[in-house]
Amino acid sequence: MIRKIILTKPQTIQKTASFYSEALNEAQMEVVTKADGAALVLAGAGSGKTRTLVYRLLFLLDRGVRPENIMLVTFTNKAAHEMRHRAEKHLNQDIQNLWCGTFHHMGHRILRMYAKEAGLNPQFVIMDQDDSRRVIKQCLSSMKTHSSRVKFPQASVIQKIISLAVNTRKSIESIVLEQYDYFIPFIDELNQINKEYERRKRESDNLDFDDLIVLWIKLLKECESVREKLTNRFIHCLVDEYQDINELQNEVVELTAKKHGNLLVVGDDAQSIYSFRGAQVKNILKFPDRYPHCKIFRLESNYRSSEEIVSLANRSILNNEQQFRKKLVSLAGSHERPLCVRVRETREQAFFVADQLIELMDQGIALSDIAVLFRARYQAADLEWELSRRQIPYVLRGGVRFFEQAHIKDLCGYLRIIQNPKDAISWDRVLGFYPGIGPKTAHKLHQAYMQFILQGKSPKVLCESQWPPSTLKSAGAKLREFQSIMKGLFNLQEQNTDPESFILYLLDSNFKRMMENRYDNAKDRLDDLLELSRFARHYETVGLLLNDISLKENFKGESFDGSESSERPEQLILSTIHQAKGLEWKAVFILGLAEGQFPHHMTANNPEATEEERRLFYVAVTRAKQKLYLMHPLTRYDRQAGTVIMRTSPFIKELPEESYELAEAMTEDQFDLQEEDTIFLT
DNA sequence: GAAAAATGGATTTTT
DNA sequence: TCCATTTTTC
Repeated sequence: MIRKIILTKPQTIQKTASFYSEALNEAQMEVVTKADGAALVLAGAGSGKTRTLVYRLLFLLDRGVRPENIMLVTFTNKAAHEMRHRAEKHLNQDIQNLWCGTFHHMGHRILRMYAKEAGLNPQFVIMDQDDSRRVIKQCLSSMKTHSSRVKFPQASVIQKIISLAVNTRKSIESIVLEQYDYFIPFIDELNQINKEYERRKRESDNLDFDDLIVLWIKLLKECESVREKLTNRFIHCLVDEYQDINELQNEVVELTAKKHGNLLVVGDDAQSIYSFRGAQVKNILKFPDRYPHCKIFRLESNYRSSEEIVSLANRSILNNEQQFRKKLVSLAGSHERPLCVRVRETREQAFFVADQLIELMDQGIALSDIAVLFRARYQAADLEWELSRRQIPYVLRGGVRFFEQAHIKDLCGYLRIIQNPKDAISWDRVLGFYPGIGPKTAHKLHQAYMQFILQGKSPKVLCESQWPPSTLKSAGAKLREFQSIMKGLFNLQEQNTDPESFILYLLDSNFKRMMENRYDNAKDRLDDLLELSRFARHYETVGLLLNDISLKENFKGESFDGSESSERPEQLILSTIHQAKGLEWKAVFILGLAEGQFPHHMTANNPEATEEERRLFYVAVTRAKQKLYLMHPLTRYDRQAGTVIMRTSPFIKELPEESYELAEAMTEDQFDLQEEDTIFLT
C-alpha cells in the first residue's frame, strides 16, 4: 500500500509588511497582526472596522491558514458579501471554501451537511417569520381552549414570545413575567401552543429561523463525530457586530471556538440595537470576564464623520450608564454644525427634506450620497408621497422584503409542495387559491394525500382520479386546474429540470391567470416573478433555491445577485435606522425627533429601553459624513385625537445647545406673519 | 359546517 | 393600508 500525502497549495501571494502598514493605522495594524487567541475589538463608528476585518482575513490567509479553517460570521448577507468581495479584490482571485455568512446561513449549511446526524429529513424546508406566524395561528384555532372573555395574544405576538424565549434560552414563563406581564394568565396555554408548534414543525419537516441555530448547537453538543469535525475545522473564528449577539448565538460561537481558542469578536457596545431579538449589551461588556486573558483592542479614530457630528454623537451617548467609556476622535476635519430643524407638521417635514435635496444636489452632492433615516416605517409615508410627486428616485429599505411578498410566496408554495409533500403551510396557501376551498377543506385534502403517500403510492397520485377520495369529491371537482399544474411540475421534477424552468413553467400555466384575478397590480407582480426566475438560475436544485429565498434579506427594489458593492444607482435611500447600520452617506436626515416618536413611546418609563433608543440615535447620527439634519415636527396627525402637539425629543434636549444649530422652517404665508430670523422655505 | 363578504381596529425595530 | 374578527351566504 502506498502512503498518500496531501500537499498544501499556497493560497495567496505573500504580501509584504508595507502592504498592511500603508492601508492601516497603528491600532488597526495591532488587531490585524496580534489578535490570536481570545480578542475583543471595540470598534467605534466609522473606525474602519470592516477594513480591519478584511485585512485580518488576508493576514491569516497569508500566514498559510486555509480558507476552510476560517469562520467569519456577519450580521447580514450583505455584509458577508461585501467582506468577501473586498478580500477577493485584493487577492485578485476567488477565496474558495471560506465560511463567511450569517449565523443562519452557516447553520443551514451545517444542517444540510449533517442532516442525518441531526435527525432531519434532508428535504427540509426553511420557514420565514410569516410562515411561523401562520403555523401558530393554525395551532391556535385547532386548540381554541382559551376563553374569549379576555383578549388572547395574537399569533404574531405569540411568535415573538416563543422566539425570544428560544433566543435568550429562557422559559416562556420568564419572558412573559419580564416583558409581557399582561399575558401572565395565559402562560399555560402559551406553553401548550409552543408544544403544538414544535410538533407541527417536525411533522411537516419545516425548520424556522431559530431551529437553524438550536439544532446546530444540539449537533455540537450531542453528536461527537460531528463535534470533532466542526471544532477541528474552525481554527479561527471571527465574529462581526458582536454587540448584537444573543445568548443562543453566543453559545454556538463558544462551542465552535472552544478547541482552538482563536476567537476574535468585533463590535461597538454603543451600537447595540437588537435587544428585541434577545441581544444583550452585557455579552460584549462581559467578554473580558469570560475570557480573562483576552486581548482588548480599541479603534477610536473616526474616519467618517466631521468633528461636529462626532462631538454630537459623543455628547449624546455620554447619557448612557451601561457602556465602555470611550471617546471617538474625528479625523475627518471640521465641517458645519448639525442642523436641528423645527417644522409645523410631518408633511412640512417632507417638504423640507425634498427642498433641501435639491439644494444639496446643487452643491454637488449626489443623490445616492444622501439618506433619510427614521425610527419606524410609517414615518416615511409623507416623504414617499412628496418624492413621487416631485419625481425624485428613491429606494425604501425596511419595507416588505422582496422574497416575503405575497406573490413570491404564492409561487413558492407550489415549489414547496413538490419539494416536501409534508409542508402543511404551503398546502394551505395553494389550495386556498381555488374558489370554494378554505382552510378546513385544504387541511382534509392534505391529510388524504398524506394517507396515500404513507400507503406507498407515488407523489404523482395527486394528479390521478383516485385523489381526492370520494368523501372529498365535491371539493375535488374544483381542483382540476390545480391537478394539471401539479402534473406539469412532477414531470419537470422527473426530468431533473433546473429551478428556473420550474418558475417559467408556472408563469406560463394557469397560475398566471390566477395571479391576474387575485391582484390588481398583477403586471408588476408577474415582473417580480420573472425576476425571481432569473435569480433561480444560480441554483442547481429547487430545494437549495427555496432555502436561500427564506434566508435572503433583500428589499424590494434592490438587486440580489450579490454584486451590490460596486456602484450605487442614482437614487435616494430611505431607511429605518436598524437597516442603516454599517452604512454611510455625505448627508443624512433623521426624521421625527420628537417625544413619543423617537424615543419610541413604547420605551417610556423603561430606563434600559431608553438607553437602547439612545444607542439607536447614536447609530443614526454617526451615519453622516458631513451634513446632518435633525428633524423635529411640532405636531402629528392622529386618527382619533386629531392634531397632536409633540415636544422636542429628549435626545435633543439633553445635548448642550452649542452642539447643533437651530432652525425653524415654514411655508411662505406663515413666514409673512413672522419677523424672526428664520430659514426661508417654500 | 364551511366559505365569502363586511366591518372594525391598530401599527417598532429584524435574521 | 393591511389584518383579524364578525356577519351573512351557500
